[in-house]
Amino acid sequence: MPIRLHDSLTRQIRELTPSHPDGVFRFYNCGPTVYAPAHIGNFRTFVINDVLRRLLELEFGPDKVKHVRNLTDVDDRTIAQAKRETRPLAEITQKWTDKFHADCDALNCLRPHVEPTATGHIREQVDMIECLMRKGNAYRAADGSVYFKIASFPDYGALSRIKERELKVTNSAFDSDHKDAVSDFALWKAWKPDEDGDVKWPGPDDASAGRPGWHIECSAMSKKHLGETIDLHTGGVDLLFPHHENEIAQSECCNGATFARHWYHSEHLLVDGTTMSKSKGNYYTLGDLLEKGYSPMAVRYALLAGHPRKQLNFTLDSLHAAESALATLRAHRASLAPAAAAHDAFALVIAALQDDLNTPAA
RNA sequence: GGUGCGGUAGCCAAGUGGUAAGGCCGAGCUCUGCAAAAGCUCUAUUCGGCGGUUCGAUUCCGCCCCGCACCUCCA
Repeated sequence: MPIRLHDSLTRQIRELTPSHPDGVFRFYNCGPTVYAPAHIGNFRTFVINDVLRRLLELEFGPDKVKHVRNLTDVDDRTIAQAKRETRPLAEITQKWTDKFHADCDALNCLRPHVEPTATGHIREQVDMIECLMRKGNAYRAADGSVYFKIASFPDYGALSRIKERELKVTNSAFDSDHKDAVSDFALWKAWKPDEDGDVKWPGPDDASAGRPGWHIECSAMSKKHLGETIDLHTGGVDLLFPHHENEIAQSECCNGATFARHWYHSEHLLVDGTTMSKSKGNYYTLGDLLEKGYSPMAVRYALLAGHPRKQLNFTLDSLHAAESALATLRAHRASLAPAAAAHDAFALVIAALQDDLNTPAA
């Protein structure tokens, strides 16, 4: 039975299929920015993607799925954090990468097959930016930065259905940048000594030294590890715009090929009915919950308790319920363990997952 | 303002054009017993509101109300 999954671009439930002649399903999942501990909202997305990855392997075969998830290890936030601690950027990002891995392991998430870093792919990103400049989709600004020219890509906005004039209305961040149009976004950011410290690389031809913009990293890394066209691209809903919209623009203009055949976005985890934030005091990390005595698998269970494309309200009560439910499930498993592996019930669980990743039913 | 996702029992949460899965909590019972655990049973005449289509709608259509999210670097 094929896997059917909602596609954010067409807004329809469609079957997942590999497109490459080798039969390997190419799966790209936007990863975390490593400057602080990931919170459980982040992990909801990663746990959902873990279920999806396991399901894909069941469908196509363990060696017929290539799962890539990046690590954003250079951007405004990582640089700011390094500056605050007055330590090298690499030290900060390594620390939080290790923490992220430990949390993923605790939550029983499989490691992706490739976990590329932005700093490890500067060359690829620069190549891509130069390609876009050659083709007229990008331009150098007065300060040496490079911007993507949205007007050069007529299909811009197809994923998020946003119109350019709407962007302009709400855009208030038009500061010292030297863009042609306010909605153009940065591909390469020129070095600013007082903000960036020693973080800089040689830029694209004709541009200043500096660092890549956020969006280009996923375009460059997915191209390197999965090719010009990938079968499935996933992430949280918040990435739909502008991140994924921009990825499409960059990749399709540079490669002249469809970027992703299928898009999937998981909804946010809410805490106490609203989105998580440090200022609201409703910000949980896995460590916070373990300190309260909850088990990692109960957290995983709680994160999967709602439909992935529906906002899920997380509370300590729900975690408590997860812990109890899990105990009951374990008791059942213990009572019928040996013979149950091939049981019909298991097939029902898989069927529910194949139907648009319906984890609650499963 | 624009764009999405939702509103189902005390709480969390599936689902279907033919009369509401499951989990948590709670209650009762059984068996142990100091207690706990475990097992069994019960817990929405009703699916945000109002119209419409229909033999029949929670499920389809329209309008309205409410919540949440995104709208330049947040999974």
